[in-house]
Amino acid sequence: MPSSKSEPSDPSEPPEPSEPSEKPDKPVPPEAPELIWLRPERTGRGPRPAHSRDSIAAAAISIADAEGLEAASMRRVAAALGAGTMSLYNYVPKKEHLLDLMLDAASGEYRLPPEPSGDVRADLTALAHQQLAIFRRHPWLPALVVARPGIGPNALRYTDHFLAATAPTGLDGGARMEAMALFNGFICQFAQYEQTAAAGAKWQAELAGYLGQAAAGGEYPHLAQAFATAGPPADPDTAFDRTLNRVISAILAPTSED
Amino acid sequence: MPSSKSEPSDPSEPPEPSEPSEKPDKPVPPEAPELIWLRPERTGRGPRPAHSRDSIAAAAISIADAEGLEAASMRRVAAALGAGTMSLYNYVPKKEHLLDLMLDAASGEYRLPPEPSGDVRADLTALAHQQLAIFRRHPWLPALVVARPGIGPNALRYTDHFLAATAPTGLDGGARMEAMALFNGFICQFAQYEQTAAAGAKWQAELAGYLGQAAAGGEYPHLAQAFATAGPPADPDTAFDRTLNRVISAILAPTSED
DNA sequence: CTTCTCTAGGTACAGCGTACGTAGAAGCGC
DNA sequence: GCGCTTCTACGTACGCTGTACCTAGAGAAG
Repeated sequence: MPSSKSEPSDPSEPPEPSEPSEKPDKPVPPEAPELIWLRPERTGRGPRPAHSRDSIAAAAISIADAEGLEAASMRRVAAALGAGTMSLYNYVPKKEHLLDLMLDAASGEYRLPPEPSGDVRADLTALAHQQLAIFRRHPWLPALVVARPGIGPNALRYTDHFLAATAPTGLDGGARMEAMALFNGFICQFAQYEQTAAAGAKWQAELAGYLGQAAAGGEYPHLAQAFATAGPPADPDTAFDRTLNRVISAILAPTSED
Repeated sequence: MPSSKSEPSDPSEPPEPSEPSEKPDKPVPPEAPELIWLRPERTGRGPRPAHSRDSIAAAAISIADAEGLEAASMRRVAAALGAGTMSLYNYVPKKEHLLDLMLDAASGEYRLPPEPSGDVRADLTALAHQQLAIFRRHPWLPALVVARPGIGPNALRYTDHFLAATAPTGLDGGARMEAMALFNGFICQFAQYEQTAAAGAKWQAELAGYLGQAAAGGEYPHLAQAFATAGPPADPDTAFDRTLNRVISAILAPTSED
């Protein structure tokens, strides 16, 4: 989100008190890191927290799984934990960070082998299947994955595994990161398409009707022809594997300058 | 959005009054279509509407461009049009539909040739560059594209063009639609990555610090190595073209069974 | 003209994220 | 031990959101 919310151009951070003992009347929380993974979960001073990041993420995830991402509000999550709403803000300074926690907790569901097999295509195929399964389990996840970078211990473990698995390609680090983005983008897109497709027969029927009428209208001739040419709807897993193979081939292709 | 908001399982549509003159005390709006493109913009009875879908979309887009997608609230858009908040609901029965309007209006920015050139790679490259330019102009767009199917006259024109441009591949309609999803998914992912990268030096610095410390920790060895192996950050357009070439190759590859 | 349908818009409500302030518990320096 | 500091817990309140519902009134159809 680059321009979103128009953050007041960073209020020119307070001039960094070089001598913290200089004036004790400014308690100075000078730079609480924006990234939640940079804040320690526990500082060791006051009473021990009643909840952990894991349990918070788990509560939020179970709400989102059951009722959708927008049901996982601060109030709902806090209530699920048996805490007051504002207590949650001791753990999660902003809602955004709750999403980060959820994202990373879900990324913890991967079962990654300690070392890749050396067969890039096989490793990536297995990884993609796991990812799709996780996305199907948590329909709100793809939207988060495309929206946020996804840092955090578990996401880094995934990244590390992907980099290891693609090491035999001989691509440099940057190219393999780009390949990962492509790989992820495809899987997210597929999972989200699958969701809207499953969203309801009524909507689906309306869509078909609209497309049919649009196609029949004479505009969109190639769309009409594609509908005519298309075979049976094809089972989702088959379609997934078909395009996945293309994606992996694209990653494996030497430089594809053609 | 499959489970989100738990729509009350479709209230089993009222039994379709076969004789509309039978009982005039039920004015019966029996099935207002959910899809906004299925509703006529103008029915021709009462006073003429003061606004058009185009002007509404334009107002919303200019707000979203300037202040982010979440600034384009019903109130803000209505105010920008000089209308009362609730008047907007005569044009756009739900906020969701406003997003559809914005999405399609933005899709109207493509300048598509009447016929593709026949050179698939060239046509797709040109299309991708246009798409990236549009995404850069409207930072909120990629999120909408991945989230919603994107039907609507202009989006269909895009789809039709893509299908026409990929006709020489010999792929059937379904496969070309999947190819389009892959193509779109990559471009959206790239545009969104680019945005978070541009989001601010502070955040970027924190991220680098965190990644560095994570890499140095000894976990994530491949990540650390990738950072070491990676060359200079590489200009975004170059990176885009590099992966775009891979994507196009994946689409062009005969069946990529390997 | 009457009638019906459409538009415009105000009011109101539930729910959201969260700023702020208070009360009390737990660790540290003396 | 004491007190200081820092943490946690949580209630209240504000401004914002989407939108259900209602009242007027404009204009086409009969």
